[in-house]
Amino acid sequence: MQATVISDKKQKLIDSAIRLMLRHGYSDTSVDQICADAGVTKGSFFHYFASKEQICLAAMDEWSAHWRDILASAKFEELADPLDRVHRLLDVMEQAYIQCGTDVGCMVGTVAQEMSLANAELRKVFVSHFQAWVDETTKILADAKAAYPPRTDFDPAELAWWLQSFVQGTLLIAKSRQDPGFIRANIRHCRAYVDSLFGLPADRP
Amino acid sequence: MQATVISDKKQKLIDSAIRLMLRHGYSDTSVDQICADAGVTKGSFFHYFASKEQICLAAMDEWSAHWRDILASAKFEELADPLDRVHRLLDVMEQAYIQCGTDVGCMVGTVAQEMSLANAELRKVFVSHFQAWVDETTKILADAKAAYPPRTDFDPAELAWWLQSFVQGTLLIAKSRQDPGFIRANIRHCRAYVDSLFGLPADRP
Amino acid sequence: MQATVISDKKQKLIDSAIRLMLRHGYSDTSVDQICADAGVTKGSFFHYFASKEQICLAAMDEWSAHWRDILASAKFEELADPLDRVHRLLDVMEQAYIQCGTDVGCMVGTVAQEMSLANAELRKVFVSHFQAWVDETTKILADAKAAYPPRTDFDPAELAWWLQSFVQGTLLIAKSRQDPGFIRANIRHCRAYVDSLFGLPADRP
Amino acid sequence: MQATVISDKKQKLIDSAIRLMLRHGYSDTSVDQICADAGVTKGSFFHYFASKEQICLAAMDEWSAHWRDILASAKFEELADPLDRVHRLLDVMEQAYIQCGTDVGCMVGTVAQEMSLANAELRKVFVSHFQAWVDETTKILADAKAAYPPRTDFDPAELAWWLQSFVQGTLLIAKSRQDPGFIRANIRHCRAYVDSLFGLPADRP
DNA sequence: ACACACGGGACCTCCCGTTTGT
DNA sequence: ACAAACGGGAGGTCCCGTGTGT
Repeated sequence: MQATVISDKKQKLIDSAIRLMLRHGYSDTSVDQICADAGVTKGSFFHYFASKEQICLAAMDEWSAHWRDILASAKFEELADPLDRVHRLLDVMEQAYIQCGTDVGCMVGTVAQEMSLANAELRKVFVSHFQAWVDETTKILADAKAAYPPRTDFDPAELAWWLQSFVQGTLLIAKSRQDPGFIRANIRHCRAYVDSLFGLPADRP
Repeated sequence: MQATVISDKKQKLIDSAIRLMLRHGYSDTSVDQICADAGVTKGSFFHYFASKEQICLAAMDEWSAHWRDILASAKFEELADPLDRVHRLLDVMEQAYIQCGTDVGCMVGTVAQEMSLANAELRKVFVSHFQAWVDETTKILADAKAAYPPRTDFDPAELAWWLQSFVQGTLLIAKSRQDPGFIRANIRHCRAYVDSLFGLPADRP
Repeated sequence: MQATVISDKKQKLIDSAIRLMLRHGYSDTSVDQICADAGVTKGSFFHYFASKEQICLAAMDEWSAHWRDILASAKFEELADPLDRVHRLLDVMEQAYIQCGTDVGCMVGTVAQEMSLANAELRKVFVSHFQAWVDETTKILADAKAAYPPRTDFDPAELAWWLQSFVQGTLLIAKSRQDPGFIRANIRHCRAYVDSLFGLPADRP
Repeated sequence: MQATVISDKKQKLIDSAIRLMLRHGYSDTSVDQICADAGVTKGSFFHYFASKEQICLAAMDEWSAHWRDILASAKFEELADPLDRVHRLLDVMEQAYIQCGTDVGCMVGTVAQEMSLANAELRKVFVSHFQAWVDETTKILADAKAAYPPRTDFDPAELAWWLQSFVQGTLLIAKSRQDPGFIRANIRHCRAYVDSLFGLPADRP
């Protein structure tokens, strides 16, 4: 089918945009680089995307969808205990980031760092992507809170944003430190904090 | 005196570089912009800095020195209780970031996000700047741990890195969300976690 | 046809590069000058050539091809006597250089003078261009040697390199002296030397 | 003495200019490079020389003086036979160029190649430097011609220009070929030609 | 005699996007 | 759908030369 062939090119462009912008950010990724990486000519690029900004938006959508899939495949609903879901979330993040190896990072966060103050329109998009992840997380945390009255009260959404911040910061530092052990240690602390909110000892397995 | 005039220009260039790179990152900040912002010609720029990379390094040094001063002026040593020092650290961070208003961010973190995977030499510099902050924080945490045997054991350096990650992530998200309350809430959670390590209730005033 | 239009631009750029680098060398020829001379925008320049070095390489190829054509149109094969071919070679050179008028010179030699010690990669290319001319000349000299046992033995390749040196030096001095008679006199001496190798009197018509 | 210290700096600048322009030509040698190579600040440079062109002129004077000294120290006058003086001239050239090793070249010729068609004033200076060498050589050749009526008549000045051309060309090609043996072979051919003019067999030792 | 801040501009590179053609 | 020629302009580099002061 031709349609498949076509979207192949578009898909390759998006994949390349994700890979390159994840590594080098928005400004330092050129359309030419994306085309070269995707093995596609510039003519095709501008057929599919009106501008670099447009492919960036598409790439972020793809990136978010990818993470939505990861969370979906975590099958939280098969866990009866809501608190287990919280831990599985952290498990999933940990596994995913460790797998990234040297190319660890969040594409949305990387671009947001550069462009938030330069482009108000993009800024809103970044926030909406963050919000999507936060909403997902908020649900899980709210369920846990409902099931296990916390030792200390907390706002699930606020805690979710806190977790997102922590994720972004961990990825940022991980990019520089290039030490996988660091990610694991960081997540361990987060897990400990969440447990502490529910009155659990921090060394819970 | 001429010497003052001279260093004025260099200083202005560095200040502009910090302000602009903090906002827009490394690639999206042009030498022309820095010069225009500093009110200096490009010819003068090249007299002081051999390249954009060089002024970036100088700007990061300045930035780190600025934060070293902020920590120095926190006068931790006048607090007898080591745990109070931990909280004053968080107080200082909170105040500083709230003051930033819309221009919140960490210059080193912003540049590190883009350049860590593109320039190995710079990467080491980023890490060294992070490390400087982490070392300072580690000392404070280690003192607190020595004075108050924690309910849960922790490695002070590891926790300091965790805090640095949290700071970077918070600033990144804050750039996009542009909601000062978010920073306060985030720090509150961090404070709660540190307290929990020492067995204190999270709602400690 | 568009293809013709397209290669026109590339061709014009190469022609301008040859003309300008022949006159002013590599460093003193700017891409802007080449573009202006060719009536082409700099954007187009970069479409065809990745760098000034690349157009220089293309220009040298063109230059060598041009001289290969000149030698080919000399129709040496229609001369039965190999020694006549040697003289026709000198005739051809003489005519060509006299025709140049004030713009006399060898583009490869001119660039080689500046860049041989600065760029090892280019150096090899210069040598290969010289070698091509030398190979052609060597064949002619070897044929003559085979037909007319020389009074003094000589290595045809060595003599060809000697001739090439002489050509380059003559063009260099001619650039400064701006005296066409000088070229003719110089070639006369060369002719006399070659003849002397074959035991002919130097004043042979 | 202070005056000595001063001229030290000027001398170092000239020496560096010679070395650098010999290698890379005029345009590709920057004033900054000359200063760095000489270990002198740019302030000093412009104290001694009004422009890059001026130091180039001074450097060429120095270069010519250097060669005048080499010829002077050849002590041609102690040779009774004028033809021996011709051969000593070639001996001296050969030794000098072989000694240069990888940095072989003529500073005047190198700069002349780039600048002859760009700067008419400089062009005249180049010619005058060439002329000085040619005059010296012409005298030697004229003496030989007077002593040994040549088998073939020749104009000493014309032959001297021919020799200068040959020298420049040899140095140019030598820069690219980087093969010392080539210089020796080239000079051997020249020697053979001169001998042939006087009716000597080419294989004269 | 010398040092150095400083200026203005030119250089090469190359980027993003349009136009043209198939 | 795709390819490629093409344009305008900006980005980083850095060069030559001037000025001021010591």
